[in-house]
Amino acid sequence: MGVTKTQVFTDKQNRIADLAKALAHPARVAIIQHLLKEKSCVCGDLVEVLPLAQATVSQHLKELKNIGILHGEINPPRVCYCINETVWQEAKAIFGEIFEPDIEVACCK
Amino acid sequence: MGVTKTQVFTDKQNRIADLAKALAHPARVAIIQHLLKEKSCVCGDLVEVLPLAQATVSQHLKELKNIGILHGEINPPRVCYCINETVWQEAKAIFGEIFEPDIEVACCK
DNA sequence: AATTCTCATCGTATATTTACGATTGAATCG
DNA sequence: CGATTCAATCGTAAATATACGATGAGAATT
Repeated sequence: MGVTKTQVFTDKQNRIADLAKALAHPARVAIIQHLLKEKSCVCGDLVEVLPLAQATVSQHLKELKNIGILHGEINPPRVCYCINETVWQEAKAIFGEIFEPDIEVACCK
Repeated sequence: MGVTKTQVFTDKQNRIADLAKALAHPARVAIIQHLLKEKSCVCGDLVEVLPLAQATVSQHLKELKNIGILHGEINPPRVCYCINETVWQEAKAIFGEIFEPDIEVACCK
């Protein structure tokens, strides 16, 4: 998408954007929902649940790992993905903060 | 970015993804933060605050309008952007729902 | 009527995303 | 060891996102 000018924004704004990106694709939403709900977090199970190719799922998992929301544990011959509780709480706090304030509707009057 | 296969996901998953996209760019985060904090919601003010060209800001505003988070009122010779309270509450509820449950750490043990 | 002001849109260059088949790597199983 | 299984990575095609200059549209001002 062209280069986002991350340098001109605050670290926090960039972090919010990154965390939001984790949820900015329905497949990643589905992955996260699955991990929150099911006990199983094996990659192969996700591939079965999602109507996407294995390579695609793996790519989404990689992205979620990069953002930090997930981490994977090798559990031969499988790989097990878990939600990173620390980052999850960070996201929870950040989004909570954004949506906290009551809206000033005192605009454009 | 290549075609997202929206058809194979639920409406809710797609809606979550769309709402997350609103926050998935630091410029849009900055816009929303500004509108939440400041009383001014005039487009021109946003252009001054953001270190981006006017055309770029307008593009981000358009995207936020498409998602529904903002709506603009023409107030000649200016245009005034406001947060759409209904959609904002929808987003608040949706993100609240996602982050609500305590995490099952009982994974990969 | 001409100028000015504000904002949207067009056109475009470039980078990134999404998706998938094919291949590779690592580890277990026969 | 050879075969199989699981998952990451490579390579690639196509769509989309980001950013900006330039232009256009609409209204108010001169």
